[in-house]
Amino acid sequence: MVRTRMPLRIAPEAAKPVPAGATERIVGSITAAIVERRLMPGTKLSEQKIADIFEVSRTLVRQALHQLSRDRLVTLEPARGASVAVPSVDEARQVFQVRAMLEGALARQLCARITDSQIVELRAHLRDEVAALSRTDVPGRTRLLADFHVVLARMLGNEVLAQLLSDLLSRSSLIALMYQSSHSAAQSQQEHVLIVDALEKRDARAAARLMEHHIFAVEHNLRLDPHSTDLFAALRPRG
Amino acid sequence: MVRTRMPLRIAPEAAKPVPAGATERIVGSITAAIVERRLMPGTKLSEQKIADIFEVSRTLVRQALHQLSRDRLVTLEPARGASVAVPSVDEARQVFQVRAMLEGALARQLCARITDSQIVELRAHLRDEVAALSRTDVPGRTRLLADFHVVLARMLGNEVLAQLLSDLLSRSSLIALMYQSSHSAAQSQQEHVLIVDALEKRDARAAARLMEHHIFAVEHNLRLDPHSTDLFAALRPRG
DNA sequence: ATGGCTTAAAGTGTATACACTCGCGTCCAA
DNA sequence: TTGGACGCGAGTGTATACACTTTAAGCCAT
Repeated sequence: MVRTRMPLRIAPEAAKPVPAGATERIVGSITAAIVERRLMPGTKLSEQKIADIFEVSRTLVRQALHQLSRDRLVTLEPARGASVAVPSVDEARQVFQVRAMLEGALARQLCARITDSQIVELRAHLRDEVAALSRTDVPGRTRLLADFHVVLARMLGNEVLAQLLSDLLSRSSLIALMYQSSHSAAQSQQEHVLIVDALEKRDARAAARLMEHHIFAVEHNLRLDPHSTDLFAALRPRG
Repeated sequence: MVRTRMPLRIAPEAAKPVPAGATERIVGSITAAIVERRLMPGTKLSEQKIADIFEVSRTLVRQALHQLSRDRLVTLEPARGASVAVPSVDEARQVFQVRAMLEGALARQLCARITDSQIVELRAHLRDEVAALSRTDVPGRTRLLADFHVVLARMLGNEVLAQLLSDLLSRSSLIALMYQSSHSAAQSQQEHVLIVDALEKRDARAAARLMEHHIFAVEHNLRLDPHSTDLFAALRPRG
């Protein structure tokens, strides 16, 4: 691609959320595409094609793909290139186990320090979830249901935890779409309500228990039995 | 650097532990250098200098530095390059809080499923720790004391957890050396013994409590009071 | 027809070249 | 002497070039 360089803005950042690094933009776009089910697991991600789409060189695309591989959203095979990750059943179980451990503790700790205004904020979030459900806005509801967990982490004032959880939730989304969760979004939303109720009552034990149940409910509604898995792995087409 | 290409082995991998990716080798070396205190926080990491040292191009060095920045071991400032991370006090507290949450749950779960042979394995690890202590082998003992926690994660059979914990431990090492922990290695080792004792008795409550206390003990022995911190940040020389 | 060898096309891995920014020293003017 | 503008050097950001590997198609021999 031979094109004259853009004026390269010196002006302060525009209103856009991510005008910053070009690499970040690519990472964000691909992440969104995966989580919103526009890129199925196993899909090959050719560097040149992506470079053409974003109108950048392969260099930036490579950087983006490497970052994504650290998030385990894409798999990098030496000399074979990148493809959307195909999480194994074991990995799925492990991710949910870690989430249960982390978020159970999160719920417990949060009871001790959550403020009334934060409860109000959570109620607002729950309303947004319901709205997205009624609009059958699939990408939006997926994002909101995941954000609920990140919001809780932020309320602990722990950015490290929020970041960690954010990564785990991306992986969870990928797993959920791979193994066709039968756990309806509506059920998730109702479980979120119960969790907030417990938080409001500052009932640490109940909050932790509900959170762990919520996560296990999602996990147990995945089709993680060996049979379907083997079929999927065996028959998965390369393209 | 202009040098003729090496024959580029086609033969199977040699005995070396990491002949794989050249990038991985650089990441590993820099990580080790940071954790073993040969690179102090704030040290500038010039791409060209590193490239010369490893005899590769800047391309690979850049990849390595990007990976390291995701582990939060190095900081990347736009157009300013990379430097060894200088974790803030807040970040330090958050890392230890997350570790307490994660490892408390880990200890609890482990009590339910740990086998006798795993206990034996842990005892062996404890012996190695003692040996490193008596030899005053600083890098070795640092690594072993951290590995203890990763070994526990592996015993749960959860590679995701082990990986997460491994990252957090690297960051902990950096924090510990920055804020000059007065928590002696010997004390850590003794606390490890207590934890294994509790695991052997399958006393989940005690194991979790001891683990959380162990982590908080390390944290509280850091010089995290605002005074010394401000001084450090303010006076930190650039070189 | 089929299996294996040859070879071309496509794509990844690494290095290098070029464009741009930042920091610092220098020089001039007040 | 001091403040500021200029310019140079060092170093990062991105693109492109080249080397190597894989994949797959084509061809020949069986």
